[in-house]
Amino acid sequence: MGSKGEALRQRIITAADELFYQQGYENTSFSDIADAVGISRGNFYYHFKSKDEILIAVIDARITGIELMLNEWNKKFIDPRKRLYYYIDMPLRNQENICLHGCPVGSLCTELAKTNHAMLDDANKMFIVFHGWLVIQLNLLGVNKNVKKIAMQFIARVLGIVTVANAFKDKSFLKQEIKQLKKWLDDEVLEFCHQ
Amino acid sequence: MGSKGEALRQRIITAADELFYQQGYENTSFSDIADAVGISRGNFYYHFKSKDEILIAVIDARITGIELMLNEWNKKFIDPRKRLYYYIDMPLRNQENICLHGCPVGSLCTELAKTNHAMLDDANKMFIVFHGWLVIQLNLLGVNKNVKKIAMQFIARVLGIVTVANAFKDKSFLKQEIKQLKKWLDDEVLEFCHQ
DNA sequence: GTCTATATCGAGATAGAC
DNA sequence: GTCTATCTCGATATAGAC
Repeated sequence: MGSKGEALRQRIITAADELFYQQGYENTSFSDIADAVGISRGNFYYHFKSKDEILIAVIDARITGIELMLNEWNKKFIDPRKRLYYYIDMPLRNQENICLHGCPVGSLCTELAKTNHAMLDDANKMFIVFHGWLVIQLNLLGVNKNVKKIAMQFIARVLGIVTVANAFKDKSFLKQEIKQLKKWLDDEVLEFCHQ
Repeated sequence: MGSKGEALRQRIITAADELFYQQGYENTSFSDIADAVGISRGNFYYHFKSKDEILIAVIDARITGIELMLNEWNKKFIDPRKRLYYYIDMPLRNQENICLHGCPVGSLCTELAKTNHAMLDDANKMFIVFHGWLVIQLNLLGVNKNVKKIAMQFIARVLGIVTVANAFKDKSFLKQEIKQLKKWLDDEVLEFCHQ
């Protein structure tokens, strides 16, 4: 539990997080992570007993990362409508990575579902965190019918757009469809909220 | 080029196709395929020089399979609107597999994008085939503005729904959102087509 | 805590008998 | 054409020196 070991543990998680996103979980080896951090493969096992264990740590880090990010957004924007715009624009802000590697949450869930990995139930909690936050923003805007359903539609629509943009590596499609989604939010979801 | 060898080649492709869908491409070994077909690993290499080569064959088979399927649909339904309904309902007809393994096209593209595989450009042709067919149906229904764009939105929305349903293994979400999508088709896309 | 060395396994791929 | 036997490599994981 020394501070040096803890710091290294964090560096391993950060490197693994990035590599899992860029290359996928199964496709990323201990060597890849060890090289990225600059340690030996053997040292790795002092901090994590298995590859699954680092996946757990990465998912955990991502969840708290998302929670921190959403708290920042809450501080940055008082208007819930602007928060929702900022959510929708997220893929545009990360458009390079989105086109190269897809959705960090969705692509991991897709991989874990494919390999029948037990951690799928923890991975999709990342979606749940976004969902809970979306529900709150919609409630604040006076949307009180089908809020949970609408929040899931948000997530599904963004994910669909991002996944297609990734498959075709098409930045312009991403831009165009995110714009369309904003229109949907204004015209369909928040039709009766003119605050 | 003997008929027996050709038949076995087809059986290998069929088995690989199914396993790639269920387990993913990288996660499926030659042993898996050989076991499924009931041949030895060595025999495998008489028919395919490498694992990539069978991926090519599988994608090729899937594309012609999709084309055949869409031709069947064209024969089965004269009304293009009913064809579009049938397209939208596809995930419901395959709901068990969808929840277990996701979208056969989308999940493969996501994996190939992640591993930077050269075959991604061929895999997303599966989407293109669907897209071309959707454009034709929309044209037949008198939609003449943004047809290509709308057809891609179709694909992206279905893919988003399917990917979320797969991540949560949630059949009821799938049903509910497909229903919603049908409403979107009627109210937004075909609003002015009352044939 | 971090390292090197090594065990073990399963993968893709090849050689050659039949 | 199909098989068995084998090669090679890279992966996860362990043992033990420092």
